[in-house]
Amino acid sequence: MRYQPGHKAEIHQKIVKDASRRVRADGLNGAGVAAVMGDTGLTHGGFYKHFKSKDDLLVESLSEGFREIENRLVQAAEQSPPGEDWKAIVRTYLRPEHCEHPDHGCPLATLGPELARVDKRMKPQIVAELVNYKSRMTPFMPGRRTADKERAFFAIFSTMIGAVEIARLLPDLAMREKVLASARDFLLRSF
Amino acid sequence: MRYQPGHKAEIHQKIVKDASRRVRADGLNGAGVAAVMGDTGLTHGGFYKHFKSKDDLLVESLSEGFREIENRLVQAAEQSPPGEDWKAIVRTYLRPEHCEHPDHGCPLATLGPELARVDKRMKPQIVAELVNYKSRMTPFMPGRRTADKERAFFAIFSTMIGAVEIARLLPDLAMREKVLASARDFLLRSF
DNA sequence: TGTACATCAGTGAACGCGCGTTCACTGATGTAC
DNA sequence: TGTACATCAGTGAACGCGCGTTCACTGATGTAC
Repeated sequence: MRYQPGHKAEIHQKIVKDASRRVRADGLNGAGVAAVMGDTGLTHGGFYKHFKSKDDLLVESLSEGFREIENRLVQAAEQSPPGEDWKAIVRTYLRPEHCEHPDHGCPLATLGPELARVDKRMKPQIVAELVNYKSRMTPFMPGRRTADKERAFFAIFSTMIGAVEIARLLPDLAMREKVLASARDFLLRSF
Repeated sequence: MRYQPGHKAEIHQKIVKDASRRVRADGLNGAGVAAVMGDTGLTHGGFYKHFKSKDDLLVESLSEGFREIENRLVQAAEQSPPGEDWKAIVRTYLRPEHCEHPDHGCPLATLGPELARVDKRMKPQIVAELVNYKSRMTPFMPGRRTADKERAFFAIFSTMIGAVEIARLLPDLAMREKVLASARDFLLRSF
């Protein structure tokens, strides 16, 4: 069977999106080639027509995950009056829906420590994602000078990532929301 | 060869400590039975004389990791004047040495999201560790009422865990220390 | 005191399973003549 | 217009490897008689 021009690129993107969900839901080792291809409706054999290796897929799916959350946060910030933009980011990030759906959420909160342990080949690409994340968020951060905004980025995102992670450890929804609320209230009154 | 009475218990504890280091250094999937037994100076075959399963070892080694960091933080807090105790905890947790040595550090910062994905059998024991962590730290947290101290625990530990995780993603020591300093300064001036 | 047997932490080969990767093959469509 | 061949995304069996787990065996020491 011959396919439409552009078909291969579409399938490629679909695999990346499916992998991105699985990686965030189940971790770097949880997104097996066969499982991801199954999600896409294919069999594992065709995988290497699309990717040089599984690590290549991982890198692409991480990129996808970062872009998703960044876009959502940027959108929230841009819809807010200046000075309130960072608050919109905090409120969006610390929403219960974000906590309840890791597979569509921030890769840092879902994979943080695992990303620190990837092998040397992937590392630079991970670092690049983090740097990109920072530069997309920094403009909205509180503070006058760029250095202040950068420090605010680290402080605010540290708190948000940690809060979502801790919340996700808890089996009770009310407790999870309590953790998120503690972090949110803390951040909103501290800058 | 017959061994001294107490020998088996000693070896058991040594395996747990070695596994605790490896789990924190390499993740839940990084501490293989053969590797851990090798660390202890034994071969993999003898493992099941000490543990019912690898999951049992994981639970015990997580406990060990939590106890280590808790003890260190409690000690730091107790050596400080009241009202300054939580600051000692923050300074201790956010020290560069903690960031540079995950294998001796807080399991939450090293394994956070992975712990949220463990299977149902292990989950209650993870939750119990977190609850225990919280109750050992809460007395030192800022705030008048217990509820305030609890909220402070969540906010402060979220920030610290997230900061160590983000720092550990960065390849440059100076950048790592900058992230830790941002979180530390933020916390110390915010309560 | 000496002999036979029981104990039990530790050994190392082997098994089953999952996973990433390879490869010969399929089959519908496009192209050459 | 028709025939032969090339293309290439996708298939499914197979391979190698690592890992958790099992098991028959070892060998030094303790115990029974």
